[in-house]
Amino acid sequence: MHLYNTLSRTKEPFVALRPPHVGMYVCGPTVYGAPHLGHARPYVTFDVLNRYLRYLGYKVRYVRNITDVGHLVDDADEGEDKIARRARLEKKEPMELVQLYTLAFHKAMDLLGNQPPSIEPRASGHIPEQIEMIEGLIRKGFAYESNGSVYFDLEAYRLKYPYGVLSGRVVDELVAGAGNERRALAGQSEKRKPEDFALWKNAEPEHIMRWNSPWGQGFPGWHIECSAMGVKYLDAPFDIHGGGMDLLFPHHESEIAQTTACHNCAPCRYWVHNNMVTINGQKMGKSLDNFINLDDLFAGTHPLLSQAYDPLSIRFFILQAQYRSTLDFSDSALSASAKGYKRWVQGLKELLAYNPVKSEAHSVTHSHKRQGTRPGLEGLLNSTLFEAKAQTALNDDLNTPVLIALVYELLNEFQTVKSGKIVVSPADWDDLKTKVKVYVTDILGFDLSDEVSDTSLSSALEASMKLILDLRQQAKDSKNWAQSDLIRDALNEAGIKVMDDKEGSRWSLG
RNA sequence: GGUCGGGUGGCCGAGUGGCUAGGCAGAGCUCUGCAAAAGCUCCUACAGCGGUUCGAAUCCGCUCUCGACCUCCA
Repeated sequence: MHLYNTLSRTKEPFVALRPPHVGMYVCGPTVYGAPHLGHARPYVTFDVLNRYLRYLGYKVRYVRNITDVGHLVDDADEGEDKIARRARLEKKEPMELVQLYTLAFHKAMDLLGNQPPSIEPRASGHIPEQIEMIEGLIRKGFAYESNGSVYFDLEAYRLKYPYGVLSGRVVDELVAGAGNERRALAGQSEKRKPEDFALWKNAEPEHIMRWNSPWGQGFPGWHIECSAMGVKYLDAPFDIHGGGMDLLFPHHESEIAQTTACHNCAPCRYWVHNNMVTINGQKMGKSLDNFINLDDLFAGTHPLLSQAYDPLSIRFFILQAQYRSTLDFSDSALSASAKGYKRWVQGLKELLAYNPVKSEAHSVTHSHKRQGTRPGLEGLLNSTLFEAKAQTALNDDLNTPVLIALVYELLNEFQTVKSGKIVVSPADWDDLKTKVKVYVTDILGFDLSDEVSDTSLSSALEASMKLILDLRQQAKDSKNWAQSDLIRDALNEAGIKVMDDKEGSRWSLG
């Protein structure tokens, strides 16, 4: 498998450092607000990567943090903690807020079809580890205390290690900061150099979230949690570090500096970054008034949306683009994709439900021109070929859109089977079904089981629907169209669609 | 201003030197009491201008243009 490594800016063959184990760390959400569209893309992406690595036989430890402390807000807030700020506004305990949004996040992730990570460490639960790491950095001369805060000494670091390799940043230019006005950061006067970043922040008296430390009461800086927790659970260097492209600088650059300075080795081997989502071509941002929460997306309660979107159709939409391209969300793009998704899933369900007729010996092959060609199906219906192509797609930097397109093509070829033009043997068909299920459900994470999960309810519904449709059929047989249309319309209003075809009537929910 | 990444058919979105991805929309057709669904067929594009090459969406140069980041962010 090849993965694009931001560090080298090329696709590199993936080689695990300690096979069969793979350590993957992905920057998790800051739980100070409702989960939004920006959360959907990275976590769907890395969920598929996690699933695929497992499929390839790796034992993956997937660590994704919950940030519930310490992110500084901008100068207007004088270094006040984001979570503390929201807590005051909503008059809740900070941890109450954290709990609320953590649960909302988990629920959204579940709806999107994401498997939970192996470990989901909280920053607030790892204060001692962070303090320990900061102490180590001070001991080694890469950090200094100032006025109850601790800052990373970038100058000292740069004397020994290169800085800015990941993001392509040059420190002197950062400081010069040509062009736009630079934001005045809190505590700038305490720093030796403006480019130094906070490892620990002294808490003002009104700051709610605070912990004891060797430097007085305070809270950890933004970047240190990922370094401390990543090393704790995965050991540096681990295999993969993922996150959104927006985290490249300064967050990941700082992580590299911290871990390298502390442990004298890079945090990880591969840096994998997903690109951003845009809304109607524009960056999504709270200030731009185009922020879409996942709840609103799933319920259709957002002014920019014309309808509710099935969470898995959002997953489909996300996976229809390669993770390194920007992905533009618009109502029209979503509804186009949702339609395609519906057909895709329906076709797959039919494929999985299809049972080839057991027939004579020659059923396996069809129209092989030459004698001696190996038996088997042509095209994607041949499970070996399907798998080879599917794997090629994913091996190429997780090219999920190509895999999805491949399945569409397979469904197209399935038509020739349905129509009887090609006869398949039950054994071949079982092979194909197994492979398709692996790629579509195990790896891509879609659900091809039937919607109604409650079995007693399901069978009751099944039976009553059969009765109703039988009655309607009787009406149809006696050409009582008024009666049959009445039944269909009434069912339609109840949310049940009825479709007639040659074999009779079919129905589906929604 | 700096760094990085893009511009592909009506829309979304793959594709890194030759072999028309795929989806949605649109058109025609099949099926059909009507409808819906499904299926079949059609729609052959790569920002512009140069260059390299037998051959360029793909490589090189320039121009135009969009976006991300530059200490809140997924």
